[in-house]
Amino acid sequence: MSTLDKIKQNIADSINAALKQQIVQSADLVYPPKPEFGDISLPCYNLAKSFKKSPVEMAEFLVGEVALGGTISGTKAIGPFINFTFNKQTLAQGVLSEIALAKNQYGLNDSGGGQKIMVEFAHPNTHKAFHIGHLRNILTGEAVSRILQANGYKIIRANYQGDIGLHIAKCLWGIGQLATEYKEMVGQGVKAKAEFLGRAYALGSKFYEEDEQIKKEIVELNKKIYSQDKSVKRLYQTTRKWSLDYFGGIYKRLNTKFDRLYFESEVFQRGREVVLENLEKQIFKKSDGAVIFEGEKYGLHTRVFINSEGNPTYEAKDMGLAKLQFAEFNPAKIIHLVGPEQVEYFKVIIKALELILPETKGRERHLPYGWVRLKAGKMSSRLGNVVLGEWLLDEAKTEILKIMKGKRSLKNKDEVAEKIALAAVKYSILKSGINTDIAFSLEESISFSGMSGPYLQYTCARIGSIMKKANPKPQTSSAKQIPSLKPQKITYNNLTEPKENGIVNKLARYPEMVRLAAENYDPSELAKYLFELAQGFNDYYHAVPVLKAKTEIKQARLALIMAVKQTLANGLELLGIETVEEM
RNA sequence: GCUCCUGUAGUUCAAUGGACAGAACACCAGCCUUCUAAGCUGGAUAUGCAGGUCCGAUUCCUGCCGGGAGCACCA
Repeated sequence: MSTLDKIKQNIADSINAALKQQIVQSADLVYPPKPEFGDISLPCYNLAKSFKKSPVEMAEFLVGEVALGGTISGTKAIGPFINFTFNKQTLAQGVLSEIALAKNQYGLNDSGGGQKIMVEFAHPNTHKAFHIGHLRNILTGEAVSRILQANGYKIIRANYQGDIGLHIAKCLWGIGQLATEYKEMVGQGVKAKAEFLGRAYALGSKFYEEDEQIKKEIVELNKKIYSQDKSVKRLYQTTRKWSLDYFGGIYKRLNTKFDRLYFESEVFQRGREVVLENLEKQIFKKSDGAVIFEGEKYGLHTRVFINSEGNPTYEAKDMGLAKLQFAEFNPAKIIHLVGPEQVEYFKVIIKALELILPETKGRERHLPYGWVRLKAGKMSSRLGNVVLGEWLLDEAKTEILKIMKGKRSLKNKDEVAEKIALAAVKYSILKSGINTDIAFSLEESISFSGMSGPYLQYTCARIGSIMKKANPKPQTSSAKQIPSLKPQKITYNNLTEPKENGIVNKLARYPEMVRLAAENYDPSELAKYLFELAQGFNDYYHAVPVLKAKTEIKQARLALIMAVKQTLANGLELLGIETVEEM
């Protein structure tokens, strides 16, 4: 239990004691909109009903009944709310020593109890462009994984990549048209190869839609790919590797590692078999030469699982995938991070899966994440009109190097610029609600001011700078850990500034934010929280000197700002963002 | 046509049915002999429209208007 949890429990207990019944839960307590109101409040609407009073009367009544002392230093009724003021010293003592002792473990909890959750994300298709939509998927998937991990779940990171299907045929057909260029590509780097594949795909796609004859050719080619025909096998394998090598580089740059890479090519056969086996059991049925699942029976819609060519569609492949995933890992839950356009699709396949493999019931979940749209026009890898994921990272880095030119000189400039660039892009994406569409703008994605990744890094760097200049220097047990002072040596009643109380309150809420982010499968809550914490510190920084204060006060303030740095670093870690010591 | 999602300052985004709807960007005016000015302070503007439920609605319900997506052999 965190310090704040304990205090909230105390308050709930005090209220229940005053009312002589167990009626208020600590979860009923809310945070007041203004610090003058108090530190935590209880809305009295529901209580009022039970006690047949008006909410305002109820709040006033409670003020007279609840005993002060311990963690509560004051109560105050404002309208229908009863507001509690914490004993500042108790809170500061509790929170700051908790952080100093827990260090990078601060905020973690064990509510997951070691349950296995597979988070399936990224899933780019080979032979197609890697655009900012994929970037959002990976950043979100990685953050969700880290957040769940912080809540005591054991995470299996899976990535399901489409390396078979019509899009490959389109690309390979396109390569046939660009034969000369293809030969030149062989000696080129992974990036150039990936770009070339993107172009070939767009070309094939265009002709597929515009020319009936070519459409037929591509369909034929697709059959050959499925049957591993000698005429295409080599080209297929070579280009598939180009894509995968390229993706591998991006995962590394984004600091994501997968425990298991799944491929459509390894599940399509199994998927087809699973569907055919269940055809007899009447879960599926034949219709116009295809094998379909009639979703209407369950309030859903019909989908084709095996097409009239006999090839499994995405639906059947997903059956094969699920079977494999449960067989290999037997996770308590599988979360598929996939776009919102597939909400209805997933309802159908989860239902079908439930009938085929009853043990999967309630364990499959589609987690939709919002689109990244271009402000000007739509983005489509089909039309070759895309913002490439890596281009954005490079662009951000270039901009940062420009800014750094006029600033302090750093030895490891390039390394720092890369970290800041990643922070800018990651934060700008993660701060939006997981299911909110993002209207992409270059300026905002690489924003270095305001609610941004670099702002948070800057805050940490500032604190680090104060710590370096502090005398005596705070102790650190290992190079990796953020230094801290021995909590028992600090007198916390030296923290009397209102801004300090605000920061302590904020710090106390961090464990709650970690919990909330996991419950909602949404990193944006945490991203917002970290910004507010940083904002609180920067305000404080300008108003209250740390190093110029008298020794005892200085110690307390140092303890406070180190706790801020630690908490920011912990939270950023969960978002997959690294801090920097200097910038 | 049917189904799902969505509509909040100029822009991009917030707000478990609760206190005065919050930030950021942009714009204007200030702040570096003082711990990193990638910072801080001050300043204007918003819930698409019409009803309903509720002590209370941005949030829930209905209708209308606008935007997006899905709806049999793509992924």
